[in-house]
Amino acid sequence: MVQEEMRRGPWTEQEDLKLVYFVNMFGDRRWDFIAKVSGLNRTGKSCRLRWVNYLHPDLKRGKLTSQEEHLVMELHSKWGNRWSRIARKLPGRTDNEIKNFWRTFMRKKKALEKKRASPSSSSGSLSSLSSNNHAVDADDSHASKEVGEESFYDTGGYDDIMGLIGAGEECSLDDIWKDIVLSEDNNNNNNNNINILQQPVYELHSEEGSKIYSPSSWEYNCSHPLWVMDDEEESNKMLFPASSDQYYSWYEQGNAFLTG
DNA sequence: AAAGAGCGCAACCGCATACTC
DNA sequence: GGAGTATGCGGTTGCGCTCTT
Repeated sequence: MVQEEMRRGPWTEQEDLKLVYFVNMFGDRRWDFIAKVSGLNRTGKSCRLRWVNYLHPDLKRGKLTSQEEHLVMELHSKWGNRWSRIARKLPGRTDNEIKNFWRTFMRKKKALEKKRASPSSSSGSLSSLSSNNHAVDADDSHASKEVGEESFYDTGGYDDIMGLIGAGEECSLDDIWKDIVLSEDNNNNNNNNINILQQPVYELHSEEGSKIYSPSSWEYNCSHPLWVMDDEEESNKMLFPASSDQYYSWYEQGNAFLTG
């Protein structure tokens, strides 16, 4: 039997709308079913991913806040690359988003360290970090990797941060962060970074129920409206995008599938 | 102004685990 | 309890936008 080729690549607005419609209709569980019934010609997996990472109404938009970034680093030092677990502690953020943030963070950290490592450079907390035999991009298990042969596995962050925190080193998580922020400040005098240097107070509850910490001034609101956008018009388009005719035809489509 | 490099992000892949029959 | 299927997770890739030279 010749199986029709599944659509791949970026989602169109129409596909998004359709998916949202059918998820609202059938719930966000039976992805293969939704994929079929919607006629999206995508795999259930792809539908789920799109929903979870982009269309879910509780998702926050935009960059991670400084509090969230601190939290990610703290949790990563505790749990390593358990992205979904970390994401659960950051309402409205996805594992994918956090993964991407961490990758970017490590990339910057590495670049900074490289810069510092050059003969002309002098002091800095990151240099002390590497001089402590905790190379950022080549922890013990990946030490054979060439510099520049970057792998996402080579986060190094876990060992470094754990080691430093555990050993009560002078170089704290904040120092690393400050280093990066300051270096960015040097490049572009961006005032947005000012608050990043202010350490938030956290108070959080772990999955096991024990208290870890969480941001005291957490701004997240679970009743956040769907797709908060700068552009109100754009937002409305997403909320009420299709004509009622369009919805009706999807409704028919779903019904037809169910009734055969 | 154009080309190349770097970066951010969305999406895919493969494997592991959970669920259903 | 085992097989088949669905879902979840972590790692990786590719594309488009922005920045730099």
